[in-house]
Amino acid sequence: MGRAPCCDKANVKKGPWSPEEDSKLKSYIEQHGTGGNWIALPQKIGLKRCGKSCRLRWLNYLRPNLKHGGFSEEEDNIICSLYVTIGSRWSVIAAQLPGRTDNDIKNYWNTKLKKKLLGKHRTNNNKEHHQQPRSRKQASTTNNTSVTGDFSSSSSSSATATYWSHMHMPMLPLPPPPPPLPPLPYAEDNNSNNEGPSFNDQDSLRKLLIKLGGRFSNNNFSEDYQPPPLDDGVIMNFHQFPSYEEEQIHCHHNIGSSSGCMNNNYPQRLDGLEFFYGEEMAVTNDEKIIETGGASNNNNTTLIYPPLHEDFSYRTPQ
DNA sequence: AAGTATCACAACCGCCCAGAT
DNA sequence: CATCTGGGCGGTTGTGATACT
Repeated sequence: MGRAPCCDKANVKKGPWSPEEDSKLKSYIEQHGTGGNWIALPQKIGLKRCGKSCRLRWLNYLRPNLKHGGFSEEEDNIICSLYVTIGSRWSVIAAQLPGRTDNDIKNYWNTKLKKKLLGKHRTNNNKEHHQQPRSRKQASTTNNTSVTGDFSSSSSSSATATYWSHMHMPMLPLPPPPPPLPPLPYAEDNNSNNEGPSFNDQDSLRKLLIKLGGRFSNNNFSEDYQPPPLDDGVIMNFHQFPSYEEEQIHCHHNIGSSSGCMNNNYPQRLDGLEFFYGEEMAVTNDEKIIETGGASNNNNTTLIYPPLHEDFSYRTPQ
């Protein structure tokens, strides 16, 4: 049989944490640690909380050296860079931003960065939508939504502004390089100059994805696949991502399964941001079409991947 | 000053995976 | 091998704060 139940759902407190609860939890963990068992923790402390709730409270709020709010432009850059690279893997992104939690970054993205992107897009699109109609969903919003941002006049040239200022270019240029960060915990490489992740550090990103396992280091990836050469300073060609319609065609299996169609999450699509991935794109020779499935998967799934820059390819580790 | 809309973020929900039984 | 839970994660919701009318 399995383990004992997690907690008595009927007798656990929900809602905001009181200072007393915070104090109890923090002091206990600082003295004794979690003991590797969050479920048993609240009982030891005398808290009427679910273990999961204690874990979240500790990780997102009580943990030492946490930063809240006040995201810098460099952090914006990193978040945007990683988001367009690996999607909404907030925990992975948070791991690259010391003192930040996945919840913080997720909230920041949802409340600010995403709106920045939408605002900039709509600004551009309002000027150009007669010339360059985009996806159906976007086209429907273009005529009915107001401009919520103005990056053309913004003095803070964040990564988002950088992206949007080039959104009609065939290739995405590099954003300004982020500042140095502590070395990646998984890095056993030559990253000795303590440089954090960036579009300049594709090898680290590749290793990061490999480290993530299954969802990114799929053995089905071709061992000898080599992305096409790209110009200096060019990282990704977002216009080579499949369109929404193509994704429906190629990714109609395993919807909702994190281990299924990776295209659902890599990079993650956002409602209202279809323009981000380009439109009316055909599968080009540069794209990697991967047939998955086999003994454990009767439904073959076709995955389409954009070409990646240099050694940031889909090769499995040596 | 009051009512309403929007923002920001803490917390919860539900799912997945790995591991225990 | 099947069942079940803990840990972890991403998505969503609830709510207080703030801005706006």
